[in-house]
Amino acid sequence: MLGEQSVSASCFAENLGHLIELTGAESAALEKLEGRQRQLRRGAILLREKERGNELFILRKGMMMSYVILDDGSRQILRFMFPGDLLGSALIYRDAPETLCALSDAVVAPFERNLLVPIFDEHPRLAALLLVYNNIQRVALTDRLAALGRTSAKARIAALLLELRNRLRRADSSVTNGFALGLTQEEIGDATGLTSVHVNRMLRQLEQEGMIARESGRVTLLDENSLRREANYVNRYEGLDLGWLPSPR
Amino acid sequence: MLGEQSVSASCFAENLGHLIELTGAESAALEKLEGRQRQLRRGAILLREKERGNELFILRKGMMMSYVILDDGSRQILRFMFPGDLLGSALIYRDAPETLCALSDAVVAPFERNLLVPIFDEHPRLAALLLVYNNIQRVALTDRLAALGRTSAKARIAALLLELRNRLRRADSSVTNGFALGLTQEEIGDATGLTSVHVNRMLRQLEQEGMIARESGRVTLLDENSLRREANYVNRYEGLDLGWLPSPR
DNA sequence: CGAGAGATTGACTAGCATCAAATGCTGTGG
DNA sequence: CCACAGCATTTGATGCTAGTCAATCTCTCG
Repeated sequence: MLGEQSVSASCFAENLGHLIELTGAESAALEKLEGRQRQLRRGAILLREKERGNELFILRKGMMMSYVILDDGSRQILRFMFPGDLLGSALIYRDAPETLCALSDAVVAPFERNLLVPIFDEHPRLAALLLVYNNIQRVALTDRLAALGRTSAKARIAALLLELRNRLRRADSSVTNGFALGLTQEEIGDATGLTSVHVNRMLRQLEQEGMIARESGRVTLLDENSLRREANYVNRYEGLDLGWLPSPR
Repeated sequence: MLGEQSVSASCFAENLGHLIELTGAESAALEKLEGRQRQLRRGAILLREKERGNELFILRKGMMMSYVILDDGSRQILRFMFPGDLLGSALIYRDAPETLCALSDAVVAPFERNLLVPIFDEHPRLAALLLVYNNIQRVALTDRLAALGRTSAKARIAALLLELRNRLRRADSSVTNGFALGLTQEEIGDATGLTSVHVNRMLRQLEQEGMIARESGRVTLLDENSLRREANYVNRYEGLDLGWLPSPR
């Protein structure tokens, strides 16, 4: 279903454009990052942990995730990524700290990290926006940290469902309360620090309590308020205040 | 003990200077952020969650933490902060997403966030360095996420001990394997998602296994390799590759 | 010396993991 | 079109890790 959308010249510009109105010159500068394209099949690994690489990627179509595998073989999913998201840590590390993997068929635009230099040199407001974008991610990570450290299995799953719906909607405004989550229960478990067995039981419980409905991979949020209360959830794309940004150049 | 160190004109410049050699102009630009100073007593709250505020802070002396309190009253500590660290999320949010609290007597330099504008406008390399600094934090958070989601209580505590020692040493190179951790067991628990009771048992176990020694608030890492193996720990201030940064201006 | 905070210890419980088996779903080849 | 393989989901039985509750001990500081 994601395959048929029209895709703009720069998904990243469109994403950042949700935060603040970009100038033509700024959009043009961002477009340069998406000159190349690469198709990925569902399950394909774009970059493996500890692999060298100084490319970054903009996700243009589909859904991806990043994860790490620990010594005992268990996996922790760190982030889910949607169209318009910037992927990769080549900005700072020689060797990738996390694996990037496609959850659906996907399209990414790879680019060398030194392509960012002209953005810092010529577009201070975009540079600031990159920092803002990173900070949103950082705060979203702290929310998940609090969820894993201090909330119940049910709360973590409720939070994940809310987060996924919001992120999907951000990338595609036609998304409603019902959506295909595109994750197995094992993946949900690896994101929330649970086993797939327990994920199953908690989903069932949420269903029995009337908070969600499910049918063949699709989930519908029936009672968003209860879910939010259950989950302690905050949408970190709201409540922003970017009044201080430098002027565009 | 932190009280007697000499403090340079800009702690933040000194911190970033560990990443890359700064020019005089760059250091001078950063010094402007630390014009004012404010003393904090141990336990003092600098900024409360959900409070409005468009100031950021540079920590100049002492140790601080950020945390959130969940609906059920439980606390999750998100980060520990040391001299030279930049605190606060006023960069992006109107209302603080986390509480900032002093763990020891401390000194901070508060500054208005729009003081960052000239840095973005005139010092592209510093702007890039801010992004790098943020990314290091983001990756460190993903490490903790993986620890909370997928590792045992003992491993989380081992990881915390290693992290604290490394961060302390970064701020003060005279720190060795023995150090005063300056945290109660309850605080260790709130950082690792455990109860103080269980923290106590795990510390004891690490001690019995000869990995650490303890006496009245001080900890000594006796067997760093075992700890690292136990903890799956990676020092995220190493392995950096900043070769792409814009030229200084 | 007394008060209060933190550390320690023991007994018991609960939430989630583990193990195992059954069921359902999808795509593929005959 | 069916049979089957392979994966995901579902369910039950049981175990273990870490939480809860509560008492005691220690240390510091007025």
